[in-house]
Amino acid sequence: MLDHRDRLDRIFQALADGTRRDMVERLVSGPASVSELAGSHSMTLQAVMQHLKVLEACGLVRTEKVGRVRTCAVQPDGLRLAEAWLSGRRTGWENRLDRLGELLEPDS
Amino acid sequence: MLDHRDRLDRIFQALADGTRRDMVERLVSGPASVSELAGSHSMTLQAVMQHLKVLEACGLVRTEKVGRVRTCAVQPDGLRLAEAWLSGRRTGWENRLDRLGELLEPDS
DNA sequence: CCCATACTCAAGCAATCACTTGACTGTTGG
DNA sequence: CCAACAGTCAAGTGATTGCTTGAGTATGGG
Repeated sequence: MLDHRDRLDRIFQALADGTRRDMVERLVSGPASVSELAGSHSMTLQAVMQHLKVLEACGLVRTEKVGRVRTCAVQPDGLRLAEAWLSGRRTGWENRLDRLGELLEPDS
Repeated sequence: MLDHRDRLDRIFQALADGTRRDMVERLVSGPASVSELAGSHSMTLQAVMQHLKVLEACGLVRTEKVGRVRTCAVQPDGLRLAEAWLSGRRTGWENRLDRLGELLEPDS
């Protein structure tokens, strides 16, 4: 199974590519087929499929094939997971700054 | 210079590695030297330095050398940038769900 | 002055990445 | 039925990653 750490690895890795970010950007505004996703990018359909596979493997996107068309949609919990990690670090940082502030100005 | 898109690429790429996430995790609780950062990880100092270089290149971490010790600290705007992208997508998704909800239940 | 400390530079290596080309499979409108 | 359409499998390639080993270069306490 995919533990939390490994999942974060894959999610951030997936988001580290502009093409893939474009794809999730497109998908937040509604589902799309593979060809639709490929349309906006100047690369082969196969390349787009490979990006899609990365997005699906880390759970950022869910896809389902009906007939001959595969429909893709965002699965938002992946985004939330990454966001949670970041906001956790940020608040850690802010708390530390607060403690420093109290040290410098103990009468607050 | 590093445009916004490229910066995001690098930041997410940097965060896509557990070792590097551990390093920023350590650094949010306060500055540390390279050796201190290396201490907790079972890899060579050189490897840690290379991770540090990645973190510095994307602006997640700032370092400064005084005497023979290089001190590292988090630079929080990088974290904020990544968090902003994620929350932007998430709210995009949520707004879409809201619109769908209104369609299904127009009297709300 | 000298040796341990704290990095730093460079090269090399196996694995992974982001593509490509080419050949194929299943689906569907006419 | 059959052609165009939507997607898939496989293999190859050049670049990048995450390490390693080995050999430096400053600094600074005693």
